[in-house]
Amino acid sequence: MEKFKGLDEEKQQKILDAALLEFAEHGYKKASTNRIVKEAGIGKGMLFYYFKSKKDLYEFLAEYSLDFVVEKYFSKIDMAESDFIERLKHTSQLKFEAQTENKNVFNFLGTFMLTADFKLAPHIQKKYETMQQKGNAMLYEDVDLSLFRDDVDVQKAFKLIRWSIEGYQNELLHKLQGQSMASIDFDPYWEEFYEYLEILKKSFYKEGKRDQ
Amino acid sequence: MEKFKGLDEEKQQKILDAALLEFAEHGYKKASTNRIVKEAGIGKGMLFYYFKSKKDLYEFLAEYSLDFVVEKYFSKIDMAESDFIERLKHTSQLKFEAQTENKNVFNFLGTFMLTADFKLAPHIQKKYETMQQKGNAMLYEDVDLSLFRDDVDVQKAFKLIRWSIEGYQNELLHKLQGQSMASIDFDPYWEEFYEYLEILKKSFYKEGKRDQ
DNA sequence: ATCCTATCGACCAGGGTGGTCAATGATAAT
DNA sequence: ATTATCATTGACCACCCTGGTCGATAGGAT
Repeated sequence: MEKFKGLDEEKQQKILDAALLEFAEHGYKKASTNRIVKEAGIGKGMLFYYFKSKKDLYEFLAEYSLDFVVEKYFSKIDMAESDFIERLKHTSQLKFEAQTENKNVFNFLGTFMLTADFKLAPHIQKKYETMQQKGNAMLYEDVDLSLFRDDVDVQKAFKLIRWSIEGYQNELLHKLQGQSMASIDFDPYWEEFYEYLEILKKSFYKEGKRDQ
Repeated sequence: MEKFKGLDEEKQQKILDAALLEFAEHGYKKASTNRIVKEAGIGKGMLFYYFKSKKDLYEFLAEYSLDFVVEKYFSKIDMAESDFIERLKHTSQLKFEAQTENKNVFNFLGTFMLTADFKLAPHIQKKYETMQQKGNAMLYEDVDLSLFRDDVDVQKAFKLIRWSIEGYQNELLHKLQGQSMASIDFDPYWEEFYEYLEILKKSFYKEGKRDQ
């Protein structure tokens, strides 16, 4: 594993990408080290020279991915923004940027824990749990509740707004499926997204508070 | 395949359940006929006595599932209900009932088409497409648009409401993961669901139209 | 010339694959 | 009682893929 970290950045990334993709698509058990080395363009032996086993590789990827998400996404969330929807708005942008920088990390983390049929090293397990916990807190902490209508349960409004945003993102993902990220002009989609956010404000915020 | 249809209902269902589950969990290619026969409690030979090949079995399941969903779900949707949210409400109940009757069909259809690495028989392909198309139309046709606020795009409101409902259902599914369906008292969850629907009405419908 | 390290891919035993088929049991027809 | 038909089984097949090993290299440094 120290051997792996001595590689040039580019080769490291190619191997990580291949492995993340393979695990994301097939889960831990059915992922194939043969496909990984082929995709990464290295000899079979090297993978087990860098990582002592498939499980070792998997745990390395887990820790790598968790660190990546914390550094490139979580740490950048602006907790000073007290408008819930505005916070989600710029959070979505951060997530998009992080995803553009390394798509596979997010795919991997999506299936991670669901497909690992062994117990992860405790420090990784813990890292994962605290990440989930903190991530949730960062969305809801210090939100200005006075913006919300008085006649709806704010906790429920939170959830409805999040589900709406996730729904939009999923639909967009599905619609753009197959196209290469680089070839897409995302501006119109961001515009559309903002329109949805405006509707959410109209719907869940007090009348007087709607336009800043 | 005519051989299969001559079986007693119970045995048929056991085989179908085993197969649907296996394909839903592993996709077409990585699904194992060995696991299917073990789960179904029949000898290996019988599966290929009833269905001439794995592919044959898969296509039978596809058609069976599509027919099931049409008969037990789509055909029961009440198009006379012009209140969009009310229609979604009773549609959710129908879907829940159909899912309770045969959970695996829905899981199978969720992965179906994504994992089949061959081209399906054209009549099945067509059946699938018309189902998707009709299913969508049945949600939006003859909806009373006058219920909605004038200051939001109704099409976008449709989508936000659907995403919200899907979000709730997904969260519930995730929360109840692992518990046996039969052991759960769903009444409180329906109550909670209705509360969310009331909030959606408050948010997306005109002031005057909110309560019945 | 001697080490050290990086790299490859043929190779391994083990396990799983979809599918077949001879054997057997069961049921009905003669 | 005998034969014919059908239902059912699981051992078996050739094949493929698995995670992991290891001897053979090559190249650079000493």
